[in-house]
Amino acid sequence: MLMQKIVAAEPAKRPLGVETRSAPPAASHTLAGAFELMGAAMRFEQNAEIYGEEEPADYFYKVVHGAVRTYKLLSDGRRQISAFHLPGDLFGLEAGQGHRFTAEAVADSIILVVKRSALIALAARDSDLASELWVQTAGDLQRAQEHMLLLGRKNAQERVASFLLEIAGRISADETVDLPMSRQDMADYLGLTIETVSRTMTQLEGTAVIALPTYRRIILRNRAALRRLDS
Amino acid sequence: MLMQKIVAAEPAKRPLGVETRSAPPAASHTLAGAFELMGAAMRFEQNAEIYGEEEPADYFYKVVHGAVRTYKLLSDGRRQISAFHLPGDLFGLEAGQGHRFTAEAVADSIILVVKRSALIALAARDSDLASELWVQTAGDLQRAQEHMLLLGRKNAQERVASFLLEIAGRISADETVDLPMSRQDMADYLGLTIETVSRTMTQLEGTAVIALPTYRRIILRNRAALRRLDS
DNA sequence: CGATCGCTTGATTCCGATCAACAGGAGTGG
DNA sequence: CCACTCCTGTTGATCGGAATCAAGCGATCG
Repeated sequence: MLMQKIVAAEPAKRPLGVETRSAPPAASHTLAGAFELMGAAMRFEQNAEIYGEEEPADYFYKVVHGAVRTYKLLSDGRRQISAFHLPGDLFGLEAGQGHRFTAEAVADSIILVVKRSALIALAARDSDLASELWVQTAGDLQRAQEHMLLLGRKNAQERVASFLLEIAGRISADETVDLPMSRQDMADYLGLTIETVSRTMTQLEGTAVIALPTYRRIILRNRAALRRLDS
Repeated sequence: MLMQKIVAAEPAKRPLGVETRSAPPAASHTLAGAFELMGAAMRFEQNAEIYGEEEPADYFYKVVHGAVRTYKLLSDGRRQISAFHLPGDLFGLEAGQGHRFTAEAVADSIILVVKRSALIALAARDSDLASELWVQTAGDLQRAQEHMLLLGRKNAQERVASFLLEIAGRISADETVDLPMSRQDMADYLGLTIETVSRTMTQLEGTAVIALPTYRRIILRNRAALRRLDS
């Protein structure tokens, strides 16, 4: 299932000077190095599935360009996005045999893929790498706990404010944020409906906390106000 | 801060034959072994703080007896419990320098405590141990993602049903569950109020899905119905 | 026996969901 | 280039589920 997709996706033409080899090199001592040396760059177009729930977890992934959402579904289609993965982020770091959620490209994306077995074998011989793998996973857990607080206890305004501050901190140097994801993605990440997200954004625009030149571009006019809402 | 508490708590009298030493032994190859050999058993009474947010994360913890809640607070007191830790569970496995949430004993508890630095040093020399540490953390992340789905997208009935099935799977062999935690703890774990939890339980009792001999004892009369609600 | 604490039950409110209509931007084809 | 459609997002009206406010209950403990 996954292999089909990998074969189907066309390999990226080394967009960032990425080497694509199959044999593991001498220990690289870092995850970044391991991805550089052992990773295959792959291109996924917007909304393409990278892996699905219940598929064997044979690879680890690193975003080079674009953005990825990982989510879970209920049987009736309700969706909860657990995280967005942006350039530099790793995802798919699962210990079990199979993936427990789905990963899709939010926008056209380039992803580095490494064989799980190869990386784990390398980590068994290189404690620095093993440590880094753990630190990464522990960081994901940290963010998940923060997000549980948002989903369980914050109101709509607080959720949107938290989101804007989080995303700005990750993708923007200044006050301008170009969102890679749709309102529906935002809603499914924040545990709200698209209408509530939209209304809340309009409201924040009305109080001059943000500006919305286009619906994908947000300017943070008043970070202090956002931080106050963030609780 | 943490040391004060550790000093304040009286050491448990080796309730499960636990050895309490300070020097690391020869590599044990398993986390369980490391806790057995290097861990100090400590007793915490109900509602005692094990560590607080922002405290240095100098120890890892394993529940021997009792139950622990880890949670985060908003400035106005709203609380989100991210996990309950039951006998056999590890917690406090954080990669950063400080704890990002608070851990408290839900009931009188006995906890094994090991020096973070000692365990990490051991893991650096023992790849089996390092791997186990990662697998544990990845498992916690898995559970956190499942919980995000609950908090973001399930209704009150579904949340309570999920909780009952989860807790029964962890602490009960048969259909009888003795809850270690209060309704308030359940509510703060499920992102609900205490009143909604109570009403939902009463409702499940009314439809003969569960029975409530006492408010801490629950009998699952109809697991299939619960699973249906769990979506 | 009275007080306290944790839980349940009832009445009402309110925030976000739902249902519905509309707007505007992007892409397509004539 | 414009007309058309589609898609995504916004706005409005109403509804409903859980929160809030409030009272009562029952077990435990002094």
